[in-house]
Amino acid sequence: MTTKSGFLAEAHARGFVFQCTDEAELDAALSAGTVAGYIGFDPTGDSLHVGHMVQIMLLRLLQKHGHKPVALLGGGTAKIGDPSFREEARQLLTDAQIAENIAGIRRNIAPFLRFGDGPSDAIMANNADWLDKLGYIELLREIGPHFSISRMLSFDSVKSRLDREQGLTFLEFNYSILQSYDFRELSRRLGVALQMGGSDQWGNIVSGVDLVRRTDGRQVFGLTAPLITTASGAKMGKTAKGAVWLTAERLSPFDYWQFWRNTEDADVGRFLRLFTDVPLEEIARLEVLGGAEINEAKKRLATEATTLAHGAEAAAASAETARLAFEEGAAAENLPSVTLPEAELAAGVPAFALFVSAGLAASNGEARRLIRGGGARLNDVAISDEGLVISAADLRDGALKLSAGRKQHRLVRVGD
RNA sequence: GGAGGGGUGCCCGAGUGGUUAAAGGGGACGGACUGUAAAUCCGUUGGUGAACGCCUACGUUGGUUCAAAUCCAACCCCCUCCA
Repeated sequence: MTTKSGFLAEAHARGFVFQCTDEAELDAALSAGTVAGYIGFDPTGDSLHVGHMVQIMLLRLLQKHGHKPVALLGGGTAKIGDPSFREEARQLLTDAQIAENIAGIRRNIAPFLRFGDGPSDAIMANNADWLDKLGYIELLREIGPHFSISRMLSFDSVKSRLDREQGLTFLEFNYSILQSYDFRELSRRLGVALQMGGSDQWGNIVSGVDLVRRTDGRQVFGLTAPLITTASGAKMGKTAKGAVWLTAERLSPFDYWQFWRNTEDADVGRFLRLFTDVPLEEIARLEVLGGAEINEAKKRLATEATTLAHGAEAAAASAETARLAFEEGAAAENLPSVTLPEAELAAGVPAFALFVSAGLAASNGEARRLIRGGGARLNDVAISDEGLVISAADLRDGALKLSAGRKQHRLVRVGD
């Protein structure tokens, strides 16, 4: 079909669309006026990570085209846990943890959207506002008749879990019912007519669309984005130190920049389309770069993506730090750094211990192995002696540069 | 409630009394090659220690034994079928 609405057209062009419930009608609605669309975020952690970026960028794209993005925080559903495709039941969270997580996620999303009271300004909602006081009997009577067990069992998200003989508790099974209830609640309260999400949410989303139609007679829509993997098939977002967090305290802007810089060649174009605002024509020019030139496109990707999450200043600083560190081999000022008490350094610190306190190794043993394997460097010189003691004599311009492998660098500064 | 099956390291999975910090694979990390890429090849992959070692680890607790992931008991959890 040919889409008329700017949002759908660009969503397709950038690779955001996997499935849609009724694309023709959705397109018509989007063309006719402002549409409010939402995506839910589970507050299961205090920071989102790159795995959530597709969803965030979808909301951003929606707003770009004059529609209203709604970020729904699952303060209520987090008490249950989404079982979709999950290998095992989630741990249940306490109210205090959930509140803390919501605050962190708010901060993650904030830079990507314009919030306010205008017609296309973004808003955040928390489903605890309605789920917490929901009565069980009331829910059963009102919603229960509209859900078919056999139908729910047929959803891939549920089936895969049962097929693997991993069981599914009633508690988890109810998650999709509450998610449907959320959709209806947002439809009633805010006129939300579209729910988006990852492809793993398809079943839950379709259930919500059905519920709203059956109980309110209103047509609402569902749109899912594909699961993003790297060209070599790995799940995206894993790095040496775990998930690629959006929170600067958990992952420095420099490391965030580095994550994008290290994108596989084959993914550069796709990622530029999904994770930056770079115009499509420009991306088309960038992605055809061959050989080492593709690195310019990767730098652009890294800087654009970091700008969105951490601001232009942090992005530029990261780019410059990377340039100094990788292209000139210098100990750039802005490398992630740790501070070491002067007295400790004066007394001499074993190299392996310093790697641990710099966060480059998880244990002394790991640091030793790193040294033994030839991957540890001090001031860009490989450390060959496992028992090497580092002292004030090793300072260069008042700091030490530690490297684990070619990519991970830390500056150790001296303080009190 | 009954019958049967199962819970092993980051994950999958082998192991059914000592030679087991536990095969194999995946993942991850390091090295080589490169372009801070992919693919490939090599190495490493519980903690502590310079080291013989010591400590911790095979759902939990207790027991048998010179010796237990392996045998026994109780308990917890998961799965399948029956009620």
